[in-house]
Amino acid sequence: MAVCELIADQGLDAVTVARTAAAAGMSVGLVQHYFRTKDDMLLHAFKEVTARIRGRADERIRGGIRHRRPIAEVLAEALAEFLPLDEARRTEFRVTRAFAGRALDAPALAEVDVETAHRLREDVARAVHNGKECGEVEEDLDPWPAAVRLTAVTEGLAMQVYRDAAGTEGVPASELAASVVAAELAAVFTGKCRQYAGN
Amino acid sequence: MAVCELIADQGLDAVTVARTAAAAGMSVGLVQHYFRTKDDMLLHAFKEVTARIRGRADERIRGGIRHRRPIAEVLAEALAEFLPLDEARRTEFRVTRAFAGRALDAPALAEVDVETAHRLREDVARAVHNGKECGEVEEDLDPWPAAVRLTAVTEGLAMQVYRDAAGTEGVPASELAASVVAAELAAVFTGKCRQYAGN
DNA sequence: GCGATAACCGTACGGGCATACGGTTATCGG
DNA sequence: CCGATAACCGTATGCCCGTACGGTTATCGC
Repeated sequence: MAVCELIADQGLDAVTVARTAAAAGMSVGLVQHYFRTKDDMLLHAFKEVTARIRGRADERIRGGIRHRRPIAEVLAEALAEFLPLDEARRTEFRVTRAFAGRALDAPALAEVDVETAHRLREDVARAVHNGKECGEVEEDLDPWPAAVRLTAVTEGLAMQVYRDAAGTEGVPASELAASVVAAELAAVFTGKCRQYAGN
Repeated sequence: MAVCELIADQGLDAVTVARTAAAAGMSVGLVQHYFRTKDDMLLHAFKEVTARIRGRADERIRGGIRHRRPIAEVLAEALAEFLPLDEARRTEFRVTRAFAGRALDAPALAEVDVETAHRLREDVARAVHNGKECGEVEEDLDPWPAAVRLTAVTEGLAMQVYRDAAGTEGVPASELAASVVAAELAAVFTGKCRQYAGN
């Protein structure tokens, strides 16, 4: 959607229906035809970008399951979808962050924000739980705190990576990010998947 | 400052010079007397709230040093200042998050944001480094990745705690937060401080 | 006492924005 | 062919906001 591009390189408060219409090559009247109000439009955009990111992560997980790859590895890739490691993801990050800021006082936006976060945590928790069945995870480990921890580092790292790209770059955080996530995963997935022990 | 209260319970875009003046019990002209432009006013407010939080964390660290308490313990308290665990911190969190959202396209705000984050990371890194001298930290551990990791979880946890307070509460994340931070610290501060081994 | 500087006020202006509205063209089922 | 529904346009209106500006009162060094 054109809204996202506008947000990405001009900021959320630079978004006006007129400008959005122009960016999308249509008239003000037409965007009114599709969205009754500006907030509707923004909400739709937020849901869209959110769904896209989540879709990619989901796909990686599904693909991993299909090919029976080690869960820790798949999870690392899925979580990396949330880090602004290239231009595309950086753009998405800016959009979601902008919305997150506004969500502080816009219940509709807040709802998709918390639901997204909640779903991700559930998925990670499920992945950890599944890890027990194939021996990657210690049998008596509680998946929920582990999921909280993993999603928290991911979210925190995302912001650090983003900030470092704009500020003084000593040791780029983007390089560290991968190893930090790996370390965190290693603390949870302590065993090797039995099915692949020999490969 | 009155701006922060306004932001905290009405949102950043509800902040207008007129409203701010009213909230502070003064006239529009007077706030103009103190801040040449609205952006100046906001920047000032951002710096202020940022400095306040940081000040508390600093104080805890200094106090810890004075009383020679275990670094891991002190660090846990300092990092907790960034989590929205009570109304005061929750308010501050909302304000900083709102500004962070706008900072995406306001260089002046962005600078404050990255500098704050950077300083915190440096402090944590220094604390980890100091931990080596008294035996709490393994001698060959690199403080920088550890600091990145610790600040990342803290930041990520902050958002999860905030969100959970608004959404469906299964197991409140605020309870988990402390243990997650503790776990993370335990992974870095693996030894006991020699000076206190006997107490 | 007196100039100057700071604290302080109210209003007017110019601009930008969301939204409402009335109208025109296409699409298409029957 | 025709009615209706959807796609589509441009403008007008009403509101709110940031800022400029001219003016008034206090504070205080000298």
